Amino acid sequence: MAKGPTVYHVAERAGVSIATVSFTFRQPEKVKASTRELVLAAAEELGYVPSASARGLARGRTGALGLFAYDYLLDPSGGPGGPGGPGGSGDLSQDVDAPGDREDGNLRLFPLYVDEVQRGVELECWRRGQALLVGGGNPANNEAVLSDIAGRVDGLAVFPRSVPVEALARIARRIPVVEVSESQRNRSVDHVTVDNASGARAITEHLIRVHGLTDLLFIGAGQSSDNDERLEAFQSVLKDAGAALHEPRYPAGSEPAVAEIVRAICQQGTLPQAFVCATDQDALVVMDVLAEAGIDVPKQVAVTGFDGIAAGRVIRPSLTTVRQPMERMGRIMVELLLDRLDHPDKPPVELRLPVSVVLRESCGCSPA
Amino acid sequence: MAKGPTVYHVAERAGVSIATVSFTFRQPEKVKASTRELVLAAAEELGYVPSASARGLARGRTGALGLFAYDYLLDPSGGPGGPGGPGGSGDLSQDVDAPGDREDGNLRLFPLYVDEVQRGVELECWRRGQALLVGGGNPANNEAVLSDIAGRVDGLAVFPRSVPVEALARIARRIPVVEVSESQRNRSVDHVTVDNASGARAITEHLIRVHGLTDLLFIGAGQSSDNDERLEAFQSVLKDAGAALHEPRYPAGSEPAVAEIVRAICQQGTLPQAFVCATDQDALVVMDVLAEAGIDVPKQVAVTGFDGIAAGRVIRPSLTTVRQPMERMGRIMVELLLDRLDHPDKPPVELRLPVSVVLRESCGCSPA
DNA sequence: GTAATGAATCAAAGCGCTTAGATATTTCCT
DNA sequence: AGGAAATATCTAAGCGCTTTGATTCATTAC
Repeated sequence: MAKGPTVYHVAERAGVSIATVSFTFRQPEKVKASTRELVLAAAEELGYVPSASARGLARGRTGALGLFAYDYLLDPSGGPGGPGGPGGSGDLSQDVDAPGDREDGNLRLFPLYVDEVQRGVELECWRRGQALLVGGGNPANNEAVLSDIAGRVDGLAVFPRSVPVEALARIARRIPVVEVSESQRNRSVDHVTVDNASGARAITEHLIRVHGLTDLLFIGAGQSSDNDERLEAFQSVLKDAGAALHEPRYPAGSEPAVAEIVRAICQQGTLPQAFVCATDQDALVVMDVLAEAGIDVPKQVAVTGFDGIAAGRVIRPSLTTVRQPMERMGRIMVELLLDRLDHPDKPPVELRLPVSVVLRESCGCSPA
Repeated sequence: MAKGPTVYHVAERAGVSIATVSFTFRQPEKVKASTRELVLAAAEELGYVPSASARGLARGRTGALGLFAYDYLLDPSGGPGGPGGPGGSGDLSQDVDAPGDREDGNLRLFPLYVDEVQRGVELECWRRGQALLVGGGNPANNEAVLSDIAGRVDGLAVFPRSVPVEALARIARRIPVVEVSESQRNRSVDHVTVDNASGARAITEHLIRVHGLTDLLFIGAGQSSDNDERLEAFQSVLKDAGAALHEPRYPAGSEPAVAEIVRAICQQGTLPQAFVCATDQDALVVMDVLAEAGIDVPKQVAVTGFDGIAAGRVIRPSLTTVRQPMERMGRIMVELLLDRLDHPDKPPVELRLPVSVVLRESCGCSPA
């Protein structure tokens, strides 16, 4: 395994200069066909694989993009707590896993929001022949990891709240960065977001107009600017709907607290007519708690989410929500990054994508 | 965005040599504390981010591992075809997505086998401070992509049947490679597999002994050596069980054909007592077809899978299966790769991990 | 036949970093 | 105080590739 062959070896073997070898791979049309054959043959025989490090150094570009995915397992926000009981646990169950392969609870049963966006990033990178580096934190050494990634790629995609602002700014000084949402936080980098306001407005109006509900409770504000925008739209709809409505209530519940909040409401018996949740994940938690409490959705209370993650389709009752074009967002991030590489001085972009309401069972729409 | 600062800039600013700058980052203990501060301050001010290309070139190691994930969307094998109808499609449904954000059918509703292994790889890489490059094919230019990745990393993890043997061999000449399963195919690289035989044996015996079934049909052979091993164990159990059993039937159905096979069986009315499937994905397809045909699982026929993917927990009836420690396998792949880097000449390893039977509803075990 | 033109190839200068080995500085003894 | 030993820093030689500008070779035109 003696340190693979290099251009020099190939060049020697083919009886040409290293420049010709390089050209053969990077600009084949500049090399006479016969020579090209020669070189390729030599390369093949030697098992030559060009070193990306050397290329990157010489060219000043690595040809890779980066994705910083913070580690959800270490994320305190808890999971969807979806359906699917623990499976058959009768006395026959040998459901004992090999040690060290824990179950993750229900957390990772379904791909989450970020997973779906990430998939878009992956697909687009592959389509464009870009390598993709996915980095994860490790909240501890986030900074170090981030800097490491930044040093390896031509551009970086980051998820909301996964990177401290200063760190982001630092990276952005060196390579293009595109962030999902949070457009207020750092105006110097590109952003891709969705039209939170329209989505929240549409779904809220649906509950009011179609289902005639008047006592709506917003769950899950305060976590991100996305959530805030959704809440704001929600409030404005309530206001517009006028006096007919009950006093709106919207606890700015942080995620871990969502279950607690709903549990408390159940106990007090002060159930609203609908829980309008800031995210699907919140909604799943809410539905879970309601199920625990023996409260029927949507008969006793409606629940809506926001995002359109897979779990919402599968869970029963299925979740009425606002779908974001997640994969598309990922693809666009890649596009923006690549674009920015060619036009470093264009002013920062903020793309807002449209969303669509998806009516399912949890609001009372579908044949339950 | 004038090409970020380099060691030279930092060195100048801090009034030291570039060597000292390098040491400050790579071997801080070799640098006097006061100097270190100086350098770090300079770096900070300048927004210095070390170039991984240069480092990789100088060190002969990139510090990244690679994962070659073939592109499932382009994979003809079809998806789980899980539960979860199309959602509320009443006349109110505005379920129209932004163009370009197709739904993928049910294909990606749940993380699949490879996803879960991949997650293990990711987690372990992050834990160990390794960067992870995920490459996708694009069946068209697989070779090119693969070679590109190979040039960027210190080691490569590949999934079964995603890379042609010759290509694999070529890569393996240059960097360590570890493959999931398929240990017969290329004996020169490391492998991690599970104990397919035990798993298949255990689940088959369960059906026979506990549920008293005698007419078992194996579905989904011939796709991989994993499947073959499972089939073999299945057959051997049938044989051992002796004369009491019906003639076993095991069409070597290729994946796309599974649905067809089962459909045909339903129409002919020649239902076995159980479908023993080579993979969970096969089993999901089978259950889907059975549901279509109005056949009750497990009352009329039992179904079992193999793998332990998430969908099997969520689907109704939940799927009895053999669980592989998928995340663990991913982690181990990373371990093997890193290990191999230090010991290039150790003989190839083949790790077989234990599996565990997970009894759920589809075999008739749980409270349906 | 030769000058002019274009095509194919090459020589050589980096790209930004790491790391021996050389050199300078400090510390510790006697 | 003087010198050996230990520390800290520096000098310089690459790592394997890309790419510019120079050189060589093959054509074409007169």
